[in-house]
Order: sequence, then structure tokens, then C-alpha cells
Amino acid sequence: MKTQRTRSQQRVLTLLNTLNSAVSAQDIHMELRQRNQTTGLATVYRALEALKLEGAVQVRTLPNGESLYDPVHRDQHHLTCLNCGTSTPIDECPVQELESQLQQSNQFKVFYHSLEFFGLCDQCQTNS
Amino acid sequence: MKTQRTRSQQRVLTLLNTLNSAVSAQDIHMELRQRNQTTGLATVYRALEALKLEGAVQVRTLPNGESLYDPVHRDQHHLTCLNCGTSTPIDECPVQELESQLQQSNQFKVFYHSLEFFGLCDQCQTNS
DNA sequence: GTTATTGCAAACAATTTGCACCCAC
DNA sequence: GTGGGTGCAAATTGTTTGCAATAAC
Repeated sequence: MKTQRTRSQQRVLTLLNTLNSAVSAQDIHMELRQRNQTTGLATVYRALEALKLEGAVQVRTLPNGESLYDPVHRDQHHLTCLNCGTSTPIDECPVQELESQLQQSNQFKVFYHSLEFFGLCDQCQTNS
Repeated sequence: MKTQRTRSQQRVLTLLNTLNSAVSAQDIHMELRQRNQTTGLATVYRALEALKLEGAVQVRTLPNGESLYDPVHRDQHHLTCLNCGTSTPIDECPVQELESQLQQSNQFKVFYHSLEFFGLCDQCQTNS
């Protein structure tokens, strides 16, 4: 586990812990500027990449190709509408046991998991 | 449920059912050309969008922003390495019950779900 | 004939990369 | 002073859109 973090990595991680929802790299870039910690967009991406690899943040890539970042251990489960893209968090999570099982049988170090249901929300079902 | 499909939608769906793994839109475009069913790339995307909305295909967006398409009801569960991007399918799936439960309580029509574990594979753990 | 579908090229948007500058040690 | 970290701008990549040509009914 790496403990040596660059200035921008610290900034990004601190910001993520402050916010209460997943945000995009571009959001982070703008948010930092507003807090007088202006950081180049490329640097934000580089910091996120590093934090991701040490397991400090988790990523969820949306169908439009944009990625959202969260500190690890925040909820990562969603009900996502394929039409309007609305994503509702869900609480239930029946996979803890499976996770530890996979770690062992695959020699794979699991940082986090994501469970997502796709379909049509109430509203979009009507408008289709 | 729509039954009227355009020519390109039929081509795309037929192709997907032929292949035994998820492919990108660009893969589909090239594969169709090889089968003398050349179809514009934009048309492939439009066909996939339509098929997605009627629940005939499922999508998985990779961390690099590329989307992979599959006919619905094929495995959608993976163990993905954050470093090298390798994605290993897994069989276990403990969420069928939760799915029907969500359909009811959220008025949400679920087409499919995806369960993915992220971390580092055996090899990448060593090289980090 | 009218309407939906298609292909091409241009437009877009998120992300990555090259490279010069700068800061920390 | 040296090496990693950073910022900017340019390049890249997957996807979407405008619009004229075409096919379907």
C-alpha cells in the first residue's frame, strides 16, 4: 500500500471525501478551481489513475463513456434507466460472501464491486 | 415490445447471436463488412441503440469508454483488473431474487443486470 | 409518393500524451 | 542539480449528428 501521495492526489482525495456523491474528473477539476486549488485537468486524470490503482477510489463508467469517481466503500449499486440514463442508488447487496470466495479461488485482490440493474424507469416505459 | 426491425437491426442482432463473446460497435461494423453486409458505422450505432431500448441487447461500458454489446441473457459478470484491464467472466450470481424485488418496489422494468468485481489480478499485484 | 433508414463526413466529448517548466529533495 | 510532478495544448478514440441519397411500404 502506497502512502506517498503527490499534492494533486491529496487534493483530489480530500475533495472526494468531502463530497457525498460520485463525480466526474471534470467536476473535480472545476470544483478544485472554485476552492482555489486550481489543478490541470490532465493532472486530475493522472491523480485519479494513481488513486484507483492503490484502491483508494472506485470508478464507475457510464454508458456515455464518462467515468464517475468515489472514495472506496461508498455505495456502488444502481438501478439505471437505459433510455434517460437516470441512476438510482440501491442499498441491498447480497454479494459479500461471493467476494471473499473469489479473492481466494482467483488470486485476485478485490478492491470493490459494482452491481447494476439496467432497464427502463417508470416514466420511460410510458414514453416508449 | 417492438417487433418491426430495420434491415440493419436484423443484421446486427443476427451477428451478435452468432458470436460467442461481447463485441464493440466497431467490431460489429468490421465483421459485417467481412460478411458482405457492409453497414455504415453510424448505422450500427443507431441499430444498437434501438436494440438496447427494446431489451434485445445488453451493454457493458469498459473503463476506457468503449462499450461492448451482447445479446441479452448471456453472462454479464466479471472480475476486472484495474491495471491491465483483463476481464474474467464469473458464473456465480446471487442476485436473482433481489432483481424481481426491485422491479416491484421501483416500478422499474429490469432487462438485465451486471455484477463486476474490481481490483488487481495475480500478475498485476506482483508488478505494482 | 411519402416516410423512415442509411451512409458519409464533420462535429463532439472525454481522456491521454508530448513536452517544457517547476518544485522538492 | 536531478527526477518526479504539473500544466497546457495537441492528439486520440469512441460515439453522435447533419444532411443528402436511398429504400421501404
